[in-house]
Amino acid sequence: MKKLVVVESPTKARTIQQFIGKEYNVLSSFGHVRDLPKSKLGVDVENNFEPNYIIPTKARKTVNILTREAQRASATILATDQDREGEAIAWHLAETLKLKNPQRIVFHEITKSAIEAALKNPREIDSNRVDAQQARRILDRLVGYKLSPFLWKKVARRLSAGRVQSVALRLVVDREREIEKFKSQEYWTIAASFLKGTEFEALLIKKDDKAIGKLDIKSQKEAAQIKDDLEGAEYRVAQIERKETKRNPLPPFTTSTLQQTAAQRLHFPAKFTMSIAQQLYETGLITYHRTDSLNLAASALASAKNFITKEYEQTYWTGSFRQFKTKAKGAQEAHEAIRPTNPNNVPARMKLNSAQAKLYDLIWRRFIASQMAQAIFDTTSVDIKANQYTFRATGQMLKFDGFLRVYPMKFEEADLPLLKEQEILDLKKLNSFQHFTEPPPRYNEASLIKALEGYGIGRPSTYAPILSTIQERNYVEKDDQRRLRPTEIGTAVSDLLVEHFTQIVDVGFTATMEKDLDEIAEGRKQWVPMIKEFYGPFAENLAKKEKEVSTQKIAVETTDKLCPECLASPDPVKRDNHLLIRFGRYGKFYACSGFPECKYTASLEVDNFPQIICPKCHRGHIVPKHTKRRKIFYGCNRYPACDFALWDKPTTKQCTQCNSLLTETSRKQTKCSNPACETNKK
DNA sequence: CAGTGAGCGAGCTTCCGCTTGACTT
Repeated sequence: MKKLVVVESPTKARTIQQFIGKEYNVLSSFGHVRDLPKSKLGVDVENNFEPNYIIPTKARKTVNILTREAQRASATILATDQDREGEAIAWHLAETLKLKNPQRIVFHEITKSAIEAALKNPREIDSNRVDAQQARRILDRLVGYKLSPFLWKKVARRLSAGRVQSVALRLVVDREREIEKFKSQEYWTIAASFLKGTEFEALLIKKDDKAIGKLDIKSQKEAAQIKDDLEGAEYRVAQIERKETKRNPLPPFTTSTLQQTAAQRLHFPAKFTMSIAQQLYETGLITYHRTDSLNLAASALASAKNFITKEYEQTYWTGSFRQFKTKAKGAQEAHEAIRPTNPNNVPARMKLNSAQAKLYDLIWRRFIASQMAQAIFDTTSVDIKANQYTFRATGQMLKFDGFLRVYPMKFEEADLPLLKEQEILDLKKLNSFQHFTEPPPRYNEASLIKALEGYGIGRPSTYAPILSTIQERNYVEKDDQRRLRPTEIGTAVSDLLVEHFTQIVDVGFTATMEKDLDEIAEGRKQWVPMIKEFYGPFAENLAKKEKEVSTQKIAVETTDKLCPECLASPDPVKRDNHLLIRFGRYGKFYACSGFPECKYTASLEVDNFPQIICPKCHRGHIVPKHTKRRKIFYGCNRYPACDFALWDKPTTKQCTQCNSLLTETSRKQTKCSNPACETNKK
């Protein structure tokens, strides 16, 4: 009889099977096998929050196989991840498979020796950790399944709220407000350029030995005054400082930093990065891709050393193995950092498609670089005095590339001529430059993930889905630079939550929860009182707000526009029907006051978009819209009455050949909107 | 290439965190 070993991922199961051979049957649970029901709350709030766990239909097949194999096995060993969720999966497996004496093991790296050692040291399931996970699950369910229906009642159907997504939304909305109220400030900088062999520049940094702040020179007048003060001045080298500066390589990737870097360097959305990483993981090229850990297996460090010293010179190796510490809040470190499984799998020699090759190249380089020597720069700083002012010129030259040879990063190189202290310099020109302070930028996927991770909100497996959720709900959309902008409905939902459920959308809420969960995991706290303490005031507040908050579904505005449909009606009463501005899931829209008899609707006018009469119905005009997949297109505002639509952006001009609308393609080329037009042939 | 609202009150929407499906072109 064989022993059954259960892990979470099928790829991991295959690898482990190879290590431990025929006495064992290694299978996968494919993640969680039980959960709260999707169709109802599934938590008995009257009865100590008793959860009602079910086996989702998707997990049924897996559970059947595992049950059968467990019965055939001499023992069942639960080898799921060592974190909170992994412990809970082990417990759910033990319950679902009705295991008599389940053995629980954990290992921190997938090597033969680590697994063999773990198999010799089985323990029992840690019920405190399981309780901590249950508390997390139940709290999230209570928040999500109580707040979402509140939004359906007060704002619009199918909306959602939750501990994680609502904070993500709030960050985007808050940032937009910051940008809106930002007042740009004017400031000036002054630079002197000198000629000595080559030309070099020095920036004004001090007046009377006091540092000049970024915004201290506020106007052209002040800049001109300084230039006047310096009229005919002597520029003398006061001080020269030369030193070596060193730059460390970055740590290997975690899920979050991989998503951020792939977004910055490859323009991959987080979801796409994860699907490519999944493929690389399944082909065995990289370690597990959902991780918050920076740990590197000893064997990986050794093979990186071998590779680096063989492929480059000895000096390119860091000299001693370099390990990194995780800074992320709430990291659970069930896995290693993301790295190539074998450094000798050099990216160029792998047979991969374009996206896989790009992502693998990034992961490989980042890991190899993490074990390489620091880069060394020769830096020079020269202070130049003129009257009461001090200028500074800085030079930086790369002396030794070190890790930059494998993982290039941006740096400025500027050479300074050889100068001596007390030397008098030839001023070539004194320039002043006008600048304006800029508002903080909108978040993009990468920076929002970074912010959430910083607050300890969300997990490696959920960063990409969070981004998808807030876009699918129509809460945020991407602007033309792929930056996140809140929609009207997103802003309304966020404002409502911030005003009435302040605690939930506070960025510190998750951190407080995690602290409680840690205490539960350590056995210093019970999970039921913790949930009770949260839910009591939450439910009370919710009941109060049900009465207090007025619905936003009612028309937000009346207009003096008459309904064009009713205007054509024979009934004179109907001809008086006006258009109202209503607020739905997709934002504001025009609707007839005669609803439901008249179902006329139209989109609102869009600011900064030219008035173009619809060429099909000649009554509506063209407005930008987007598909379910958030691709922008241009359609008649009277949709669904008129279904005219274009992919390309229409212009106010007409085609000289056929009089159809001229459009501008995404590559800024002019094109006729009539596909049959002569100008589109050839 | 895409859809909202009201009220009648069927049945349904919704959370976060684990993990990859493969009935069909």
